[in-house]
Amino acid sequence: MTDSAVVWFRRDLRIGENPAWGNATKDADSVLPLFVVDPRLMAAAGDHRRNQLVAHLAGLDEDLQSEGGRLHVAVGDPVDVVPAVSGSANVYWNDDYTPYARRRDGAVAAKLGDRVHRFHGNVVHPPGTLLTGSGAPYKVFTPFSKRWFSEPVRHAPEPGPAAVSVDPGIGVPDGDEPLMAGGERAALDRLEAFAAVVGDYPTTRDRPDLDATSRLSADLKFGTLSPLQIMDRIGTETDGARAFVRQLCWRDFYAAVIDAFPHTAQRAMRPEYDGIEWRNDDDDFSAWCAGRTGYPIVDAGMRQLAGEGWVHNRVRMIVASFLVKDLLIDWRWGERFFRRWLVDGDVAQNVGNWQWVAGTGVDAAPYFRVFNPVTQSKKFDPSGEYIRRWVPELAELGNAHIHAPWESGPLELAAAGITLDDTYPLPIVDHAEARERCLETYQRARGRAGT
DNA sequence: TTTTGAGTTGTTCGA
DNA sequence: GTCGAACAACTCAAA
Repeated sequence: MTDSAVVWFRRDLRIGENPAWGNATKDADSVLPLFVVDPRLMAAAGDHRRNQLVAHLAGLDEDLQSEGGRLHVAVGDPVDVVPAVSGSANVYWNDDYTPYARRRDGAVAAKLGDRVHRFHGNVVHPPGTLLTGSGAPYKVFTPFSKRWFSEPVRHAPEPGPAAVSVDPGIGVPDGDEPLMAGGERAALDRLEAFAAVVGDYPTTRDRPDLDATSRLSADLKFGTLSPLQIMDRIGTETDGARAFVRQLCWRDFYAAVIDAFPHTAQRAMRPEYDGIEWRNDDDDFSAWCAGRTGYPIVDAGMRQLAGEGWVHNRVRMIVASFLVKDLLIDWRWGERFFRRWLVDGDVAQNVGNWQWVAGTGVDAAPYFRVFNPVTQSKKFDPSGEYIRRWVPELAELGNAHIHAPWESGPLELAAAGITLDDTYPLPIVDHAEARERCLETYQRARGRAGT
């Protein structure tokens, strides 16, 4: 026990229930907590995520100070920085499973040799541990979930007595106000708040006008909470708890899928769907990005993305279906845009869910399932409150008209102070026509693959 | 090896 | 207004 260790924090910015931290502080006499600002990842992150990251780093640094140490922050390519900073120390980290992370970690591990100690701290059941009877990775969610719920879990050990280094490196960079308060304790507060209302989750989860979801996606992205901590707190006793924990299972499913099928980060799971003749119209894409499609629920969602970096899950599906199916724009364009701007932007989850909506992925939605943005809006934002919050120019329209302003009469529009095609856009596509166009396009791709 | 049952989140149409 | 069927066959996972 004269060893020193480095814990390389990446997306596990917490001390509690952290296998790399728990093991390093048990094994070694002294521990250097390291975070490497990777310019490649920072270049792909929008302001929302960058600010959230900085806030979480500051929170972690604060928690380490109460342990008598500091978070050592360095900048550069981790493949160079981690071996340089660690010297001859052992290096501990929790794995990530995207193609980029695996390449990077493989290169670092190759340089460090047997000084590397890798753990799994960001999923409940690590990729590769749940396999079908024939030893293959699952491609269907339901049988995966049955295994997932029945399999015992492994917790991280409690932290040991190692001394924590006080060298802060360059220190935590400055950032603007984050969407969520930074650090592990703030995340635990969010978990407590959600635990109090999880019983309502099955009935309220689809309502973007209510604040009924956990809002823990960014904590899972950055690891200020581990999924095990969440599962332990929420439990699986009630219907609401099970419905929510099932979402953690989806998260593990998509982590396992991108680990087993890394090509899905770039291409469709099913090769025939790489042959879809996307329209990829730049003007349509710009209108979608800017929240000016003329469909209020779509525009509200895209403006929430720009404003907060977070969007309600139901609305993510609606805007994604609209981009891919109504506008026939390549799901990768949407995936890239989401990944940049989402505070919880996570390659495995983002790719998995975009491929689900596009019908191109593992266990995806059938291609002929095309969300109707007006029907969805009426069903899940019944009073139009969510739309009014994010599309204020429509705020004066009544419930009967706010979901489809172009169907309103001139009197209602005038009374609400709206001039279509001026103060608010006309729909950039007719949904019924777009739906037909989508079905034909997908059928052509399938037909070509079959012959 | 073959068979069998099952498959996140919808929409539209016609009776 | 309500309800069931069609959408389209296909792949997966387990028995």
